[in-house]
Amino acid sequence: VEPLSLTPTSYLVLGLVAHMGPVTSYEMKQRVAISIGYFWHFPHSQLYAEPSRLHAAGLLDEDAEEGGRRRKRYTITPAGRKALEGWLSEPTSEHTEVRDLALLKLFFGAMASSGDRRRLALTQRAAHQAREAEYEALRASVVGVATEWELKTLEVGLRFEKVMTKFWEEIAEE
Amino acid sequence: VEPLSLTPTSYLVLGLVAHMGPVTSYEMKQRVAISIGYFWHFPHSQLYAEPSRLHAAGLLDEDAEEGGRRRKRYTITPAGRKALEGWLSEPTSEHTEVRDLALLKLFFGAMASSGDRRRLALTQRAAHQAREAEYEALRASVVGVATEWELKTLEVGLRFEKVMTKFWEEIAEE
DNA sequence: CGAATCATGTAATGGGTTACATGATTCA
DNA sequence: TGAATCATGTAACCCATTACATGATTCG
Repeated sequence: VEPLSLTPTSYLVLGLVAHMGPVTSYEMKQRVAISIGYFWHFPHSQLYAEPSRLHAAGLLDEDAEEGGRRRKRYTITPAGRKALEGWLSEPTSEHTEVRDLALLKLFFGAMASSGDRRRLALTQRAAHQAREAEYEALRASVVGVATEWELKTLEVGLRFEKVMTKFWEEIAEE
Repeated sequence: VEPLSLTPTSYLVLGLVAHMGPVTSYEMKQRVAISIGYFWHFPHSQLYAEPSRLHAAGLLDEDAEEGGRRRKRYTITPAGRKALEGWLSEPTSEHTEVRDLALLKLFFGAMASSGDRRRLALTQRAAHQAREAEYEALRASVVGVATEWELKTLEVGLRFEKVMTKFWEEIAEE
């Protein structure tokens, strides 16, 4: 049981295990894919690797299935719950990272042609609009299942996509 | 001159060198700190390491100062410019990553106390509001110096902060 | 002239990304 | 009963992050 510094991925896994009960990495992967993963991508390999680390640190219990797929199912330990609750109870003022390749390209827009910029803007407008539609569909499908707070998070996604769609539309018109 | 896969950091550096002319890592660091770095953080160590890689790849020229600080000044090569222009001319549909610890906490809000959520929301509202003010000040100070497209990028930041401020305010009221 | 801060890097560690790989299920 | 896809990982490499470190400047 070694101490370790907990990363955002750690807390994601801790939170998922605490919320979902005994789960496998695959189940976490699926959950992430239709929720937080939309705007913060976590590759599935991490959802396999991170629980191992947390288990080594004593924050998760690991229960390996005998026979068949021999998959591993994780449960949170009291120490894990304590770590999670401590983290949840402590507000962050850490700033949001918005990593967007398209914005980086626009930032250097002075070195691109106006045709390039226009194509970029059109592509982005379409992408953000499509994403917005996905969110609407997702919301309709999980309302009643998801927690109030999961829905709030989704709401942020929706508002963000609306803003971005509008922004790129303006750039395209220019 | 080895080939290598170019990361976002690579393009950031290529773009900065192309745009700023012969520059040192420190100068890039300063420029980043008051522009794109606000929403996509690039630690200064990368602005020292990445130019070396790009130089090894033949995309940048490196000119080491004799005596004094012996600092290195970088210039883009024709190959570098070609790589940059190719990248700029190709629209991305890659999706935006929004990495926000506070949203991750809210996502697991069902496991926090209402006091915790409220404190989180208040902290976030203040942080986003402050950031918005910084952007306003920044805009006032660079208008006329920055390119049109750099200002547009800043504009996205402003709109984003407005949305987030409003969002957390609603959560706090709840 | 000493202290603080600016300027300029390097070192080390590990998490994250990308690929690879293979055993179960499903389904046409 | 194959082929496709689902499910479940492991491997390897490297970038990114966090520290550490030290020579210039500035300034009280």
